[in-house]
Amino acid sequence: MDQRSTRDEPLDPRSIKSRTAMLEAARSLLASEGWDAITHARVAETAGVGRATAYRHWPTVNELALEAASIEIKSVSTLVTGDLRTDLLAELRALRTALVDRGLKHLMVSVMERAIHDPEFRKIRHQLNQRGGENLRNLLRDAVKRGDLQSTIDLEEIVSLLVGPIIYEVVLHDQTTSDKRLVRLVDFVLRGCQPD
Amino acid sequence: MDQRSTRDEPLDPRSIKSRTAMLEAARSLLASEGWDAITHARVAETAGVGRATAYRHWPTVNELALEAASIEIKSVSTLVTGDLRTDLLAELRALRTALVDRGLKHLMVSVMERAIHDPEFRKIRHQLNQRGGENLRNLLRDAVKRGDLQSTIDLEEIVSLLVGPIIYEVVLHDQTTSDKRLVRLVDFVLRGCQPD
DNA sequence: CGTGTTGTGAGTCAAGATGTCTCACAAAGG
DNA sequence: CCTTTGTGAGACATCTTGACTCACAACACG
Repeated sequence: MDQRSTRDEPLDPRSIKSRTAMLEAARSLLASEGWDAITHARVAETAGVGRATAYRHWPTVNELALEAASIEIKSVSTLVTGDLRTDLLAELRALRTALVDRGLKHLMVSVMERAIHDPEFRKIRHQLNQRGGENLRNLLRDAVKRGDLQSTIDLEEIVSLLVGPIIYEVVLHDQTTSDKRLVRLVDFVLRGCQPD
Repeated sequence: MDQRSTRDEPLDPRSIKSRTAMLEAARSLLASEGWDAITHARVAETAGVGRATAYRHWPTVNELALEAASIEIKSVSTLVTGDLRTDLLAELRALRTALVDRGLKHLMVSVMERAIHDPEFRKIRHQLNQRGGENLRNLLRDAVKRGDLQSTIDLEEIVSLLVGPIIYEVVLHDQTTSDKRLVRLVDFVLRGCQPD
């Protein structure tokens, strides 16, 4: 999204090296132990750099935490067949995989918690929402254009109907949301969108 | 759920007084500033008690945090009319109100975050889920008995379809989920449950 | 009402965490 | 080659954490 060259310019290879090492360490710590593990000392130790170096790059822990949580989530572009049901299903599968298999669930919940009290983290949460539902929104918009979907229904609400239950089951119930469940979910929503 | 008299017996009024004062302080701090504010020092200071007293009641911060998060959520029993649509709507309104107006949203997200790494908090999360969806499950079960709802559909999935989107919108998008939206949600789900 | 018990507040204390600073050094770039 | 710059190691003052003591007042009980 943003190239890290507008404000600070860490063109020195040494700076880049220690910086990336610390960020990687911070993300690992965040995923495995949560926010409490994000301290200058722990991160520096884990990254194998000096403690003072961590302070140089991020004067406060919050700045460090913020940057550690700012992960560029690559929206795995599932191949679009044109059949809405198939494409939605593929997209939801990708979402589930990202949440469960990769640590996105942990990250999301962590960011959610910080977002309650920190406006900066609200921005990150917003980006996660935006990126996470991007493909889904595109699919639905194209389907409306094609006429496969009623245009009277707000797309954001359909996204909510599809994503909401998955988030709910994965995050609040530690369920994996089986493949059959995903199929039922998609069919249910598509059925509800059908004109009578 | 459990009467706090099985293990420890703080029958001394002084003990009860300082204990409740600290728990109230801890909950207030948790809601307003998050987990970082939950320390023996801050809680004791806020409650107006000595720092050592906090250590006496809860040797570790985690025990304190755990008890502070263990709120007995009173499921506001909405009056049941017998009409499924009306009753579901009332129930979802109550859920939304609890999440948004009262601090349940904050508490829930805080507990979710801790639950990732702490099994004790997973129990609390489970209780929140259980209690939060209790009325809803009862409504659906009765509707199936009455024949107002197809019995082939898993009730837990319907709960997920109803609650998921609300959680998603409230927690991840800071939306309030308008009343119209709730109506559309209920109608959508009921429509999807109709036999063809 | 008196008396022993018990939780408390204030304070002390050691150990550890936190943030700042200095300095020798080596990698970077001219 | 030589200056600049980020680094690691360490010193340092300060704050936090958890354990401890002790005088005191509220409590339970006779």
